[in-house]
Parts: sequence; C-alpha cells; structure tokens
Amino acid sequence: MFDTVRVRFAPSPTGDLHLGNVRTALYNWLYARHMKGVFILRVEDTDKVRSTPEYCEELMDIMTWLGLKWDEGPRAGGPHAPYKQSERTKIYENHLDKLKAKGVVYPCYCTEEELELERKRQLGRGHMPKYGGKCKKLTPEERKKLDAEGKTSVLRFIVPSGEVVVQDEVRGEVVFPDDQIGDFVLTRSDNSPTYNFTVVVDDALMKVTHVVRGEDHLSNTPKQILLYKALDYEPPKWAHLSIIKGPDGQKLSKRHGETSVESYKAKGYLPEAFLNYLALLGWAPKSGEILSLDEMAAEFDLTHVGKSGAIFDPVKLHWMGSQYIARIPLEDLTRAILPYLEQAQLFNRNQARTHFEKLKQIVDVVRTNLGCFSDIVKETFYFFSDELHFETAQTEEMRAQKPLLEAYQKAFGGFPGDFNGENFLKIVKEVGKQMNLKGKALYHPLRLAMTGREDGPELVKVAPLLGKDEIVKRLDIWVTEKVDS
RNA sequence: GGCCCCAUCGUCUAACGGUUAGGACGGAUGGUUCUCAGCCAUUAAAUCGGGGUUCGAUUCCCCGUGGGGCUACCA
Repeated sequence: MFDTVRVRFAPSPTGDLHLGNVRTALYNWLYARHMKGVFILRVEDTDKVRSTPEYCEELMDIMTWLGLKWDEGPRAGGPHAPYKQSERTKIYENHLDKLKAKGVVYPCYCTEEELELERKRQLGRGHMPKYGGKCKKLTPEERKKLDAEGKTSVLRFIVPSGEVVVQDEVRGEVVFPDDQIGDFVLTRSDNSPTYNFTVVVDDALMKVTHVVRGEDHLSNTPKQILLYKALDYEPPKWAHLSIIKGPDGQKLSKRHGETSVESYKAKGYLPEAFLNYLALLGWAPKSGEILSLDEMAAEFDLTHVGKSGAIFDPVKLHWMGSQYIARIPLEDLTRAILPYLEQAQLFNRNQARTHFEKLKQIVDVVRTNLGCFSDIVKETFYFFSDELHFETAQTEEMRAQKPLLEAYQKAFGGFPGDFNGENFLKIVKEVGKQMNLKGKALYHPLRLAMTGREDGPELVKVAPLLGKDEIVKRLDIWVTEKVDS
C-alpha cells in the first residue's frame, strides 16, 4: 500500500531538450524528492530514424547541468536496467508473445495508402479516424497466403469495447467514450515496437507508480490502460501536465525562438534560475516565488498543479535570472562572465589576469541589469570598445549639442591628472553652470558620447572606469565632427 | 470534422461557497538634494457570456463562446 513513489522522465533523443520537457522532468523530480521516492530517467529511442546517440548524451549532460539527478537510468544504472528502450527489444518481444498467447493481437497487411484512404473517408463522414479492423477478419489461410506473397504486416492490438476512464491526479476523472479507439499498432512492419507498447511494458516493469507527463499524452492514456489490463499489470496513477505555450498561445515551438534548454544554457542562465522560473509555470509555491530546488521539493504537490496552459514569458525569466545573479559574490560573477566577454572578443584571459580588479568594478556597476551572463556583452560593450553606433536622431542631437560637448571636452581635458567620481561630478556641475543646463539636457548628450547608449549605470560610476583620456577622446569625435552620418 | 482538455489583471498565478478578488513579472507615477538603468514607494489593471443550484457563487452543474491538445507503422 505504501510503496515508494517511483516516477520517470522519458524523453526521446530526437533533438535538443525542449522547455516543456524540462518542466515535466522538473515536476517529476520534485515529486520524487517530495515523496522521498525514486526518479528514473528512461530514454525512449524506439524511433530509429530520428533518435541519435549524440542527442542522448547531450540530453543527459543537460539534465546533469540542470541539477536534476536521476536515481536510476543510463549512467546511473539501477535494478531495472537497461534504461534505453533500444536495448530492451528482447523484453518487448516477450511481452508480445504474452499478448499473442492471449489472442489479443493480429497482423495487419493494410498499406499506408489504404489506411490514408480510410482515414479520409471517415473524416469526410464526420467521424474520428480509427482503424476499422479489416485485417482482424482475415482467416489463418488468408494470412498465410499474404505472408507467402511477401506482404509486410504490422501487429495490431484488439481494443476491447467499453469506455475507458482515466483517473488523473491533476485533471480528475477523464472519460473516453466507447468506440473511439481503433485497434492500434504494437509493432511496425520491421518488427520494432511502438511507443504505446513500450511505455506500458517499461513503466510496468520499472514499477513506475506515477506517470507525470505532458497533456499531449492524455489521449494515449486509454490505449495504455487497455494494454496494462491485457498484460495483467496494475496501471499507475496518471498526471497530465498542461502544455507550455508560446506568446501567440500556441504550443511552444521553434518558430517562437529559443525553445531548447541548450540555448538558455548558452546564454548563461543559471540552471537554478531557469528551473525556478519553469516551476512557476503551473505551480504556485506558498512561500514566495524565489526558491531553491530543495525548497521547491519540500512543498511540491501534484494536486496543486494548475490545469491551464501557461505562456512562456522570457521577460519574467530574465527577471528571475537577475535575482539569482544578484546573489553571486562579485568575484565569482566576474569569473563567470569572462568567457562571454572573451567570446565577444571584448576582453580576454590575459587582460583579465592583469586587470581583474578593474573588470570586477565594471561588472559591479552593471550587475543588476544582468538576467544571464551573456547580457554582460551588451551591458559593458562601451567599456571595451569605442566603436559606438549612433542612430540618426542621436547623431542630430549630438550635433545640436556641439557647444556643450566642446565645453565638456575642454573641462575634462583640462583636469589635471586622472579623476574619480567626485571630480567628475564637479566638472559636470561646472559645465552645467557655464552652459546654463541641468538635468537630462546636461547628462544625456554626455552619456551618448561616452557610452553610445540611452541607458546604463550612473555616469558617475562609469566615468572613472572609462578614464579621463578615453572620455576626452570620445568627445573629440563630436567636437571635430569626424563622424559619418 | 471527431474526441479530449482548459478558461481570474497584458503575462504567471492565489483565493479548496462568504475576501475591499491577493501576490509576482511587465506598465504608469513619484523619490533617490540634476540623467537613463537599478533601487525604494505608490498606483492602474481580472473572475469569457448565458442559464441554473444556493441565503450567498471566481469557486458546484448545464449550455454557448474562445483557446489548446490529440487524431501515425512519432514519441
């Protein structure tokens, strides 16, 4: 009765790990941790055409990076190994024999064209397409004859009549009416088993107690329940998670931009922040929105998972990222962003060795604007490069402000020695008095000239880091009009 | 088309029949003895429509509408 909870995440290695899958993995992981149960990773690579070993390795690397450790699975091993479906063919064959012995399967010789035609006809009549069972009626002699002719066949499962009820932990009772399910395929013409068959066998054998997966599998569930019964296994509990949608409300896909975890990893999002944000898509912790994996696990509960599909919001993810970055000690943060500056060819390791303190100060000044490490590039570009780009409107503004910029240049240029923030402020104030300007009118042109940006940290902090000479140099461009418009 | 799921601020969500419908992101406004960003404060912003059930519905039921998923020898 009080068996340990066993859940699994069962992705197909057919591409980069998708955002939606990660949330599914996370919820499984959280539930396992919360229940002090077991989290299994199983690789569903029965689609020989699309699955690759590379994706499989990548998938496990990414799971590891995320910090979602699996208790059983490839690399980890476990009592129900192997955990890759491609290595379990013998097991599926045995189970197929069991079904054959029970007489609940039959070979189907229908061609793809025939099936397509049937489907179209049913659609035209306003019915749900399902296999009509033509080959079920074949006599043993007819089958023998077709086999002899070299006709390929698939194996179909005889779906018993009667409605199927799915007891879903997040959705409640979902009833699938009678006669909706056609006899479905268990093994393809090359004898390889299909998804609906392998999941059931594996989940049953691996003693999975709760199947937590995406809502897109809900309509598969009745078929699987039927298979559990045919194989004399006890079905697990089900929990179907709503789908994560793109900004247009449709299922999140490539055309929405970044949908793979890899891309967020590459951008330099912290896995903790990323998972924290994802966790909030369909679940609301009581103790506030920012919490660690352990804290999440402590309160996670399947029955409090929302039913409606959530739209993925990169803006809030960015905010979440910034919350986590804010907690990183400056020294560590500086080391973390270095590879991104290097990649952008703004700063390299050698420079960092001699100018680490300075780099730290630059990072400190912009750190609150970072949602991910790669943001460092756009936030600090102007510290490392004077190749600033200006919009037409900005160029015009600068031209109009030439007298002001000239005054700045003279004031900064005339300042003896290097300066600090305090001196900078004094100079700006003086120029302001001299030109009779203040506020935005006084600062904005200077900001543009110094940084090429409309926004950024306080100029008082930027100035000493840029250095007096550099500021004078950047002002000079405008004073002498060496600008191409 | 059929089957299934879903429906609270723009977005993520809370409120397990009784609340001034709460929080977060984003927005707006103000403050930070002159800039934008940041930070702090304040603020606007929602129960899809129609019927029931009930003393009372965001909450339960039905219908409609809208959105989504599935409809494979993919998972």
